[in-house]
Amino acid sequence: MGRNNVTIKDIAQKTGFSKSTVSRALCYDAHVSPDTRKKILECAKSLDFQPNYFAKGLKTQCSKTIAFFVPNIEIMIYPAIIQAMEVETRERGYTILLCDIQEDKEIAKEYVKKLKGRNVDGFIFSTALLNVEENEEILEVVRDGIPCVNLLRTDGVSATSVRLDNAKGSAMGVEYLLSKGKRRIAFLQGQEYLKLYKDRYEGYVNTLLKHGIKIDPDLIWYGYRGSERVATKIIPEKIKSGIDVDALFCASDNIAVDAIHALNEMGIKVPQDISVIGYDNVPISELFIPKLTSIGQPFKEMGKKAVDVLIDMIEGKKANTIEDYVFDPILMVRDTVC
Amino acid sequence: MGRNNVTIKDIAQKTGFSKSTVSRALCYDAHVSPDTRKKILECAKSLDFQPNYFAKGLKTQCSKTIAFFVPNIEIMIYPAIIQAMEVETRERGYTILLCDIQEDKEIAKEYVKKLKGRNVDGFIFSTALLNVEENEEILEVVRDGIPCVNLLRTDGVSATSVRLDNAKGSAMGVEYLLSKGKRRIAFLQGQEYLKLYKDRYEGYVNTLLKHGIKIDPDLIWYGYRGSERVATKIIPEKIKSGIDVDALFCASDNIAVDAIHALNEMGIKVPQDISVIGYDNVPISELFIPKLTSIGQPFKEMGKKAVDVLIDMIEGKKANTIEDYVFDPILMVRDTVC
DNA sequence: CTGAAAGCGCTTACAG
DNA sequence: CTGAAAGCGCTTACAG
Repeated sequence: MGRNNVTIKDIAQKTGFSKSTVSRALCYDAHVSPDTRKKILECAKSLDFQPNYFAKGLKTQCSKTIAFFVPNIEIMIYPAIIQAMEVETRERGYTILLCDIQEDKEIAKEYVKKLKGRNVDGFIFSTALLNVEENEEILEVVRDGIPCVNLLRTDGVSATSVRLDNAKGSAMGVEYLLSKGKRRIAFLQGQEYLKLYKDRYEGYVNTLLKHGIKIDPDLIWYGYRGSERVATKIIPEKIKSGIDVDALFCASDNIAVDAIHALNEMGIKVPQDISVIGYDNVPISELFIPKLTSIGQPFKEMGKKAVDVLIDMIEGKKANTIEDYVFDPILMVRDTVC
Repeated sequence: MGRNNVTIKDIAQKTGFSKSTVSRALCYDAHVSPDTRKKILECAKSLDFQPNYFAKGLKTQCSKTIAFFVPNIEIMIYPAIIQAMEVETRERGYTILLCDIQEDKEIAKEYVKKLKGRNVDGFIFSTALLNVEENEEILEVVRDGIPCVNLLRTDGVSATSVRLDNAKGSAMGVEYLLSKGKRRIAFLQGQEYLKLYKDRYEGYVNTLLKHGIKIDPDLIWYGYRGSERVATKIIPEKIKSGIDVDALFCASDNIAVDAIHALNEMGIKVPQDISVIGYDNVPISELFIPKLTSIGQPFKEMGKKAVDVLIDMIEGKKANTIEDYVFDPILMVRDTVC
């Protein structure tokens, strides 16, 4: 039986140096002769020495751990992000702790408390709601002066953001639909408590106005009521009411999938009768039949960026000020627009 | 600025007791009077005391942390499992560390080394390959006597398993197809290096034999070659070669999705011309059009079970012996079989 | 039931 | 460049 219990004391005895010198050699402290260092490193290697995490943490008060708060890991955008974050975190010598808060602020607050007790070095949140005051878990971390980044979901003010240019994505989608001759483009809005949907909506409005098309209130629909998915109910109602529509701009792929199911039910063909465009480019958009045209986010790069910015802040390479890192959306042309 | 730096020393000073007594009171040690305990707990609460994780770990050598190794978090079965595991882990007072090894044994071994240095209390692996000798990361943990569970992917011998009765799932699928009058059921095999696919294949074979149907080698196809998805290539080849087939039993939903795309391309209707059944019941099977008939796994219960068994082992409530916890599959009848 | 003291395995001023 | 010593914040035998 045996975890590895080699300590610096063992190395000190084997090499004849003091624990102090061994510690300095292993931490690449400058004040140790090359010869001494070499002997100590060799000995450490031969004994398969692993420094005791707790002892180190107790002295330094650094855990080399960061936390990532996701609203719900079953949301299909997160796995790719998590993977990219994990690779980057590992390469920079840290460990990432995944916290699924299940859209519940109480769980988030509980986690923050627990993790502060573990001296987590920094936090990445993807849990910010539109109203800052509701983001208690983030505000608490910021108040404590612990480095912190908002990824994707942000309120724009509590901390540094790493996010998509959501309005631009809507502009790209609407421009594309216009280029295909669509003029009656309904907008299916997402959860209203998220800023990114506000931005997507504004992008839709401004792009139409820019092209001299008036906003028709009859074409502003909702894919969600609160956190409930309602597109499959709303769409038949709207269409049966006789509203003229030739395209659906959905604020998320979830809504687009619901929309296509609803249209299918009604015998309306996508894209021949009505074009549909989604947002986020989740993995299923490529597997879906017909393959879903969507506005993509560079998830992997954004995840990597969030980790890099955070660790730079932790290590003092970046000031702990509030920045806004904005990424460009990508139009994924597939089969639901014609 | 300030993380919470309240220590037992502060509580000792405020209450007038010694650090020893404070520690005993907080740890619910028996030998402390109710009155003393009450005062100490109140004081701790008023100061929002959080015990220092490192100091505690340094003494106890327990981290209250377990690790979960996933082959690749982008595989769509994992988010639901992770969520269930996380809830259970949290409720039992532990933290879970997610390790995405990206199907790379080197990353797995690196992680094990790192996590042993962090005194992780136990491991849950979903990374076991069919051949035990290849599961070095698991064997190392077992050799060290650290509690360990194999979830879903198991080799059946290295450690306790929490898994599906994969053969039974195949039996259910094949029985269902037979009940619908199908007699030419092709089997599309998954990654051959995973035991669960071996079991699924055997379930298919045995069920046909049980019904007096001979196994036709012409109907044993492959959805994967190594780790490469080849169903979209294989299926047209097989069908164009004139093999008579009325149903595809796919060893995973991934394969089923590929299969339906391939059949679509060829103008073959599902389920009217050929029925298709998948395995795993991943989230997209319900979103897909047509909705995919599949063999489901009780992922949430299995995740919870793996955590419970592991923590019981860690806490000495269960012996560290090799057990086999087997869960029943569920036939999800949807729209791809008629 | 309570306290003084040792010790877990590191790091880091302080000397030399 | 190297060593002796203190200390991080807990827990836990050992006394009383």
